[in-house]
Amino acid sequence: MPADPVKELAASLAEATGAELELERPADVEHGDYATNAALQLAGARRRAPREIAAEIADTAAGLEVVERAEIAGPGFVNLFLRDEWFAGAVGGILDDGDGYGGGGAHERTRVQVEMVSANPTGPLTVASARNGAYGDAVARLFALTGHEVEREYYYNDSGAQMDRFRASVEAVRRGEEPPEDGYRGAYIDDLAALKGDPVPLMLKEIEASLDRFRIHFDTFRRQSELEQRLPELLPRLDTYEKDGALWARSSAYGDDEDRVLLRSDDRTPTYRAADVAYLVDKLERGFDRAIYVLGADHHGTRNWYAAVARMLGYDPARVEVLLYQLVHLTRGGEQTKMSKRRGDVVFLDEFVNEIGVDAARWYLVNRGPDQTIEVDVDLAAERSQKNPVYYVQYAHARIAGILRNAPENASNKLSLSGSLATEERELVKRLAELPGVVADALAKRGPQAVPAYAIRVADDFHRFYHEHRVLESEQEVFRLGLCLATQRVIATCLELVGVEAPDRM
RNA sequence: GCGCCCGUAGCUCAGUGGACAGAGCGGCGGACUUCUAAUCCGCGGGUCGGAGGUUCGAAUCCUCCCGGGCGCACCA
Repeated sequence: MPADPVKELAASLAEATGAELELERPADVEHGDYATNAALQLAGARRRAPREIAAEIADTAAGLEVVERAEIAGPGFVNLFLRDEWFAGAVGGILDDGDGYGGGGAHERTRVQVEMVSANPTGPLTVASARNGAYGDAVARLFALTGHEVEREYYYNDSGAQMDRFRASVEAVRRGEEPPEDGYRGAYIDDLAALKGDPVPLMLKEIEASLDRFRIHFDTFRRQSELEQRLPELLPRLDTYEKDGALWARSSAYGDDEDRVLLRSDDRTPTYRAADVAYLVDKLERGFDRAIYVLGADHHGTRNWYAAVARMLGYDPARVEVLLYQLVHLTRGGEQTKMSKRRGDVVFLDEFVNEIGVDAARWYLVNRGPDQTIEVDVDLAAERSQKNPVYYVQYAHARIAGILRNAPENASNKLSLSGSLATEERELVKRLAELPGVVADALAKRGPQAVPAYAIRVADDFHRFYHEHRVLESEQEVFRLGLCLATQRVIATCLELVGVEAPDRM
């Protein structure tokens, strides 16, 4: 079972106290290395004074080998001060875990599918799609780290009105004409016109190349035209009715906001919503315990639709999950740029990456919570790239690599101590010990922004330690080398989760 | 009108029940003969949109109000 030094400490305390208890790092060092508010929470249920319960917890804690002393504070907090041996043990545990550190323990392994990006191939990917991918991929990576089996899928519409307009636009240019009024235009249309054949697969190939460069890799692709084949078999299984010549799904009776049209009144062709039905069945039949849709906030109106379809067909709606993220606003020198594929002034993912690089781009796009609209000044992001926090974190990784290049090769996870640990060392260890909690929390909330925020804190603590203490040829060399290795591992894991490289030199 | 999201330092944002609210950028002032100064240290900066309520304790939970964004297609 992967290490979680803090949880282990909490568990040994809970065992003796007979109550669940959580440890947190107090903001003030005067309040110890860790503190618990368990007494305050238990007081009500047990009808006892908080400080009385706190005294019992403190007594138990003081009896633990790794606890130097325990104090009762304020209304009933218990503050723990730990011995150096605990810190050495924590670092050893992290090193024992290797790449798996942060994954936490005892999870049921499930099969998860994350469907993301799924932009229709009518043009290059925009920055909005990039956020979809950066967010979805970060969530996928969190699932993977915690021991789940994850597959990434891209779904696209290869038929229908939009695709017709797209194809017609390219054809028009090939004939030397202007694209139709409601068509697509721009340099990329001209480029596609210069090539032969159906522009849809050509465009899709370009999109794949952009995503590959953006470090997002799909396991599978699904096409709408293919899925629609199954509709004759599936539609009769739904709760439907005829109205105004169209076929409607009675989805409002299954938790959706409204009913949806499945077959159009004019020609009885299937709508996108109908294809959704086939696609959902396709996903669930493939045996995923959880099917995750990553959608832009402009699609929030259909958030309840997918679970409604699952219910209608007798599947457990808990297997279906919709993740929403707010839009991205790009500015250039303060001027808003419009994000429409129809005009020439869009900002594409490739342009974005050209200007600020993959590392900064991915960092920027997961750095904010999904509910927060992102505002990126492209000029500023490119210009200030050296001051971007992503480089601050990468630099810590590179600095450690530098130390390790010069270090003797006597790696052992049993870290002996010579003399007492300094404040910077203890703070850094406690920071590293937070990773399993950060990861678990980020996954539970589907909020990967916690990872880069934490990575900054790790880099912060490391840089401070580095500034104050020498590693090589110091009294504490053995412990400090272990601490450096553990720090490097934690930073590498955080960057990996965000999709950013961890360089050995900068 | 209805629904979802947001409102925290000059700017961009972390922070969903705990002890004096945080970071980056921007401003000012310091620190390199050392394992990388892309670093470190210090200073200044906030009625957490507003008003009530729940709680021992609220930026965080509930209600109302104000402001901004996005939806409310037989487009996807």
